[in-house]
Amino acid sequence: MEIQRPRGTRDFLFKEMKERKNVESTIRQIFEIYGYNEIKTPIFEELSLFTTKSGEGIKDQIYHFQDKGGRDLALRPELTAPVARMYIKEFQKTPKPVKMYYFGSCFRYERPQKGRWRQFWQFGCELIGGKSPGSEAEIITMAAHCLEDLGLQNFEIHIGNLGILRNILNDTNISEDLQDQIMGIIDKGDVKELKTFLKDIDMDNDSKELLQKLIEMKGDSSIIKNVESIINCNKHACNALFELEELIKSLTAFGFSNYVVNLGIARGLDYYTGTVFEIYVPGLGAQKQICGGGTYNLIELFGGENVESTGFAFGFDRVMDALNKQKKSIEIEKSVKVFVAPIKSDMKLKAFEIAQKLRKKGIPTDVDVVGKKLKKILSYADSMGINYVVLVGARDIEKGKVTVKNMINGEQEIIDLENIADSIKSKLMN
RNA sequence: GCCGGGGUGGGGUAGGUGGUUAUCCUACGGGACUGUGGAUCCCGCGACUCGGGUUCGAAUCUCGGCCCCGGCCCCA
Repeated sequence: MEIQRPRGTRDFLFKEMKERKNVESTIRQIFEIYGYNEIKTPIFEELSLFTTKSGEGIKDQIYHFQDKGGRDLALRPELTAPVARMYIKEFQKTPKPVKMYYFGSCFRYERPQKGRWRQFWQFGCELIGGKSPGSEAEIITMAAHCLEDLGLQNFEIHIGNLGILRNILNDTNISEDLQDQIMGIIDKGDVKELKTFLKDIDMDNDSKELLQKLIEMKGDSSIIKNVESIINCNKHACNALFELEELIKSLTAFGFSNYVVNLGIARGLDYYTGTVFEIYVPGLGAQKQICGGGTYNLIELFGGENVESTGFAFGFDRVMDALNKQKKSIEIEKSVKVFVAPIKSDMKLKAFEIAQKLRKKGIPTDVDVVGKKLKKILSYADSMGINYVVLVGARDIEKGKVTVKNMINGEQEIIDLENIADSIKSKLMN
């Protein structure tokens, strides 16, 4: 019986793996340019780390188990909680802000569909202990920088601030439960549903109207002025709006302007405190969101000091989907460029010798180790995209020479064995 | 968790009113050729997703599982 791959998981073959590595290293480079350092946390954690953050209900959506010592453990479904946990133990007494990034796989027990897997990768960062419009602006700019360098087209960065909605809702004296429900509807962006929902709720009409207007507030920075005039009755909401204004000034200074102000972003989670942002790529269906982030207070929830953290995470697999959809192919380099082939089997050992000489000089080289015939070797080299084949034959070797065949145009050249590495290196340069 | 469409050699297809499945390309193995041979030609290899049911007989009909694709719910 054939053993299958677990549901919702993937094998990555050579080509795909190279593309993923390319994208990974691009993002990594940008993060480091902005002063972030990489960290890595375990694949599994105590189950309570995640239930504390997201509630007992989360158990339905994660892989959890007991180990042989009876500990309740879980495969991590995300990375912000592990990072917060690590911060409390390792970084509380480190000069602030602490800037870190991570890349790793996470696991969720959900029904797989397009852009959603049971094992998936997140590439994210945190700036801990330095909440300010400036750090938020820097982080958003960095996210955009990554996507630009990857050559992604048409991505939309939506920026909002939860403080505005939260404060308006707080002033209406409705229950927290109701507030959460309303936030959920607003996050969906469903104007009609919001209208119907508000109808049956005991709330003053001014606030109802305000909420309905805000959900549709979307556009460039000029809409802030409009919002200001709408909410002038609410002091706390105005403070949040001021934060947003400051953020936009900083973004301008960082030279980033390609954003959408969107006050309908709600990211229903309690621990988000102010600025939130999401990045969408049109054409990816229901999974169009490739990145989410904002400022939140998670550290205190886990028993640390009251320190706020700003961060975001790319859904790495969705970034790959978006790139693949837009580009015909992501540039990848063939790793092996030279193949050493004995013309007859009597030259087999000589071929090993020559191949190793090239490898020691840093030239990516393959050699026939299985005893294939020349015809097969050439065909194999051709299919592998090899640039040059070194033909090792007794006649040439007697004179201290080998034949180098250019696989693209078929031209051949007899060169000295003595300085073969240099000759091939200079050929590869051209 | 819910709804719909699927699963045929390693990859790509046809067949579907039950009766030895088949085909082309490709991949793989072997051969002709053996110091210019990446070509060509020949030979070979290899599959009906799994399990139960109906039947003399199931790739085909039926039920269930697994997996894939799309959508809903959800998305920390």
